[in-house]
Amino acid sequence: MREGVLEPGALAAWRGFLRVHSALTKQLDAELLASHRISLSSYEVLLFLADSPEGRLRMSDLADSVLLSRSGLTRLVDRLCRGGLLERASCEDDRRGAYARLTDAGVARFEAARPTHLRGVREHFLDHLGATDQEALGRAFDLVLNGGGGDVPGGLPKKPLPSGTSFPPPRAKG
Amino acid sequence: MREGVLEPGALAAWRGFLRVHSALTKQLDAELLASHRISLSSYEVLLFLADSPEGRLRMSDLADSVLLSRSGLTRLVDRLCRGGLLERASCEDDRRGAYARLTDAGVARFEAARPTHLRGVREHFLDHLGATDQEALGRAFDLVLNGGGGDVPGGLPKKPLPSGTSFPPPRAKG
DNA sequence: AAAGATTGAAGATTCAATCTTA
DNA sequence: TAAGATTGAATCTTCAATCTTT
Repeated sequence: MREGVLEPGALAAWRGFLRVHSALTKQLDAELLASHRISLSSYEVLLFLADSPEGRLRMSDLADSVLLSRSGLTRLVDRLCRGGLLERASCEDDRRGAYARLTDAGVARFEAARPTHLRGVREHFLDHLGATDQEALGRAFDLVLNGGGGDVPGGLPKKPLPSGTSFPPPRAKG
Repeated sequence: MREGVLEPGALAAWRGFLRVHSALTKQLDAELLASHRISLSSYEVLLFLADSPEGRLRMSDLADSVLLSRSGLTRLVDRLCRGGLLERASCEDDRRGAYARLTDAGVARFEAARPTHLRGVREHFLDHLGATDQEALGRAFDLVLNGGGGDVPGGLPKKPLPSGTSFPPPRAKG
């Protein structure tokens, strides 16, 4: 091994990974758009906010959670504010900071969309795997992210060149 | 189960999948860009062409291979032609069709980039998994794509949602 | 009419530069 | 000086419409 090609098993894992991600995210995005007029990216923003105390997070923390650059998140939050699902709030203790916060409409939209999304994740992904396979995947992804399992000690960089990649996402600062 | 949240194992598999994909593709893209001035998407185009007889493929076949829309591929091939790595050729037997074909420069660029890419895929992904885990992943992804393994018979659609059957009907994007 | 491919217009995401505050 | 956030410009991708050929 280690010449110009991947071994069959390695190739199947790598190409399968790419194909599943593409098909799955397109499908879940389309389902959310069709049923609730919300993209998968937007859903993830609502999800992390809904899981946060008072339904709000600092922009940077939110950007790290949803795997978007800072500027990318700024634009997405702009759109969600325009749509009435979020509002911005200033930070009392650090005036450089800004919060994105769920509105009542945002909470309602999230609650409505959540069953659709969960059904999609189960139907198109989890239900095809036994509990054992799910455990195996979770462990494998953890190894890839945090290092270990093979010849190489370190995992994927937290900021590959500029992107945040740890799971679970770092907690907001008090 | 089956209420409002995923079980821990399922959650780890799903979120891990998203995080690994994001971190991994950003990292591989950055490495190819830095070492060979070529994006991951462009690399994949060169890869599929290099694997084809005479180094050429129909635009549609290429689009399906690299997980891009038809128009998206048209634009990418435009850029690669401008960069001298590809050229277009007409289809003798079906004059609606068009080929994208590797130039000598395209072959050279691909050969130069390939070791970088393979090293990246191994270092950041495969090397963290044992051969057993790689097999497990490959099998799991195959189940997800082609159906099976769980409660649900069908796999992921090749093309997402043609269905206009949704409630409420789509209108604006979130 | 349907299939292969391209184009115009619009949307989403990022980098680099900028502004404000710490 | 650095950190949090936003903006302008550029890039990439897609959808819908279009053109050509079958």
